[in-house]
Amino acid sequence: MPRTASSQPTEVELQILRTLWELGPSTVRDVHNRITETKDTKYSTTVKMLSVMLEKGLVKRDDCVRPQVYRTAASQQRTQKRMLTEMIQKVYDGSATSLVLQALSSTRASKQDLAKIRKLLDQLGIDQ
Amino acid sequence: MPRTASSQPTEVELQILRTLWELGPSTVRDVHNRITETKDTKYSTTVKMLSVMLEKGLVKRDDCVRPQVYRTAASQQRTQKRMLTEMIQKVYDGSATSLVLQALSSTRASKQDLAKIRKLLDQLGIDQ
DNA sequence: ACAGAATAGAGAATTCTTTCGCTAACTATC
DNA sequence: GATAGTTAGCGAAAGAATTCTCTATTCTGT
Repeated sequence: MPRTASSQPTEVELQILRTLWELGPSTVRDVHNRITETKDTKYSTTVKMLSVMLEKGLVKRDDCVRPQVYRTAASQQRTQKRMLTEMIQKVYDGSATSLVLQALSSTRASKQDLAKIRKLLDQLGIDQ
Repeated sequence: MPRTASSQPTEVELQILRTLWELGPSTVRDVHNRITETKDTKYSTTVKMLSVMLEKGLVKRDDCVRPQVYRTAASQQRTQKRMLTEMIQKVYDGSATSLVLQALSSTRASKQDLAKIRKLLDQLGIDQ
């Protein structure tokens, strides 16, 4: 039975994606070493998760090299954006603005960050 | 075995929380009617989910009235914020700003919304 | 080429989530 | 107070996600 990528990556899948974002294309060993910094799990579990993710199309694998090298199938940006969109739908009832307001008020953003946001805001204001 | 609230509400739990946010304190029947607008499920499933959520502390129940009335244990704001914080940690590596920038650039916010955000931005800028 | 180590994979066990069937308890109405 | 209808709850089944054990394959150093 072919596995299909459900809407969102699961908990462990996300942890692995994050690792790949951080390390770039990596061997199972690389990923596993990173994972076991925060939790205790067997090497073969990491192998299995990666193979499940491969089936789902979340990652790709280069079999030409040994050991095999895994990389994310979609960019970090693209995946983040998809997850964000789903959160906006499911948690904020489709209102990105509510999410932004809450995110802003619950964080201590630096002057630089605030400036960046203002700049984007200006751009958005123009072509409307 | 006492059930414990894992970090995030699950898919169905969130759906029920959303219903309670929308309807306010409700009977199982109310919740179930709302749920079955979008998916087909038995009444007893809704009962069960609510009882699981009660065990986890996600909802509270008023037994003094018949039928019993359920309501969320934490406010919508509080729950949203907790979920948002976790997303910022797990998906944006702790950078609320990245999340805000992506949310803004992927949405078509109205002039009013942009103004609201600008206003909050100004406030944040001041007391820093 | 061989032994020991690392890597890869398959399948089952485990845990968590979601669903349901069945029964008990309660409510209203006649 | 019998009865039909609704509500509440339990325990098991079904479905997903995650983990492991065990085996096969590949690599490395001698």
